[in-house]
Amino acid sequence: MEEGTPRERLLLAAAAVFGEYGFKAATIREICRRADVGIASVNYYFRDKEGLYLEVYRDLFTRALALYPPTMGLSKKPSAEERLHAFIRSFFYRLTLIGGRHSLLVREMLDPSPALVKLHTELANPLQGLLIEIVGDLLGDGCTTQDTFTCATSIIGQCLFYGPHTQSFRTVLMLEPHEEELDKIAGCITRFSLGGIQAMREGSPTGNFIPEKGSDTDSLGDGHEG
Amino acid sequence: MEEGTPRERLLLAAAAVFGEYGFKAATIREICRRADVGIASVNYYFRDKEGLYLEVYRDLFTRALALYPPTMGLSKKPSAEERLHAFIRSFFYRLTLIGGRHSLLVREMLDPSPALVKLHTELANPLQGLLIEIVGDLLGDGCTTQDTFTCATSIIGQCLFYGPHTQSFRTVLMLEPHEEELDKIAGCITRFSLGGIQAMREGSPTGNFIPEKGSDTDSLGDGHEG
DNA sequence: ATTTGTTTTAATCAATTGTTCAAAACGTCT
DNA sequence: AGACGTTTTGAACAATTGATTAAAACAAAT
Repeated sequence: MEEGTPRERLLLAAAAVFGEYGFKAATIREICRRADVGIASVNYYFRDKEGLYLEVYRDLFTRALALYPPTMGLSKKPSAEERLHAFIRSFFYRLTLIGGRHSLLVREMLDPSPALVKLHTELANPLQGLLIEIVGDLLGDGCTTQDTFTCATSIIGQCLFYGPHTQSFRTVLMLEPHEEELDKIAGCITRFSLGGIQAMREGSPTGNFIPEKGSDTDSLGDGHEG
Repeated sequence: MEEGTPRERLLLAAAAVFGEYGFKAATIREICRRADVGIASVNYYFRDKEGLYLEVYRDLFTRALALYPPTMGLSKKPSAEERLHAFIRSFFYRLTLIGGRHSLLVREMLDPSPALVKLHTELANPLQGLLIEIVGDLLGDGCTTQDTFTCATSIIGQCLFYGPHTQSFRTVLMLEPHEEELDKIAGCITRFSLGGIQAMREGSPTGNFIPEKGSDTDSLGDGHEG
């Protein structure tokens, strides 16, 4: 941890320490020790601990978005199914590969601080809009905005909490998931979601995000993505 | 928070505070304030903060197990499929309904402390043995113990991290999941797992817990549970 | 009522926390 | 070299933490 400007080193070290200990339990002294800077640097660059935290979050978010944009591996004239797959896959990559062993994002989901909820909403708004658009295309015209939001929420939920899944797999089984494993999971989520959308299109107006047990609507077709 | 013995009130308040703030960020002053007892009571009943933490965990674990045993809603001569369903459903109930808004179990998964890992292993050992037995019955005789453990791990993983899923659903959407919703999710996991076991029985010896994308082995049969 | 043992508390201690501040180190001009 | 603005630091401060201790409150038995 000796490369880059002090500011960059602070952001890097803070991402690691915040991810490991959480916001409250992480200490400025530990962060500054890892970044090899004086304690007062946090105040100079980021005003206080929360300022550093917010900037770390924004930094991780934007870097992850630049690395894995929602158009990841997408052709020029992609179908709605392909766009959904790319959205899920890129989202999944961002969630699992960024943030070190313990993801800052995942941790923040468990006890979000008000200031960060505001920042996250602001950052994630364009992404949510994109997903709403994709789901709307898949659902067709004869559906309510409520259905659209339900589907979108279900998709985001799946991605979000397959993240901690693999995270703890790493911890418990000491297993580092490779890209191909992430792709497999992303594929599963995509198929599942396409089936869910299909069911929502045909099915009852309940808005449940888990398909019925006895029904056959969850046997997802294979030829959707052509 | 004024009923029961001081010890019981402490356990109850501590479960809430630990669940909300995590071990490090939670303060014994806040716990004692909520339990309406003096600060020194923690030392008297549980020696120190970690002793209280361990006892809270043991208390929640055993109470949840008594409320939702792995034989939940099981007939006298259940099939292996039914036993798996009951195991998953009870496990899922324990994970989601115990622990207040923020589950202590879930939080502990993200950064486990050494002492609690030991306690949890000790408590969960019988459950793991039961699951291994069920999965062994479903896989049949011609399979390795490695396959058995892979399947069991996959099942536990699914249950564990559908938990945080619904947890954050509660937080984000301010939605309290009803029992029927939990049952739906548990049913999905059961079907998914039965299909995974079936695939593991027939398929390649890779041990991957996510089925291939292009294959048809994941179209789960409907008549398994008879 | 007095004694005895347990339960419960408020006051206190040492350690650690985030934050602040004045000074030192640094680079860049004249 | 000297002056000036920026960067960076270690020391100090007030607040909070977990833990300890001695005493108070309580219950039960003689």
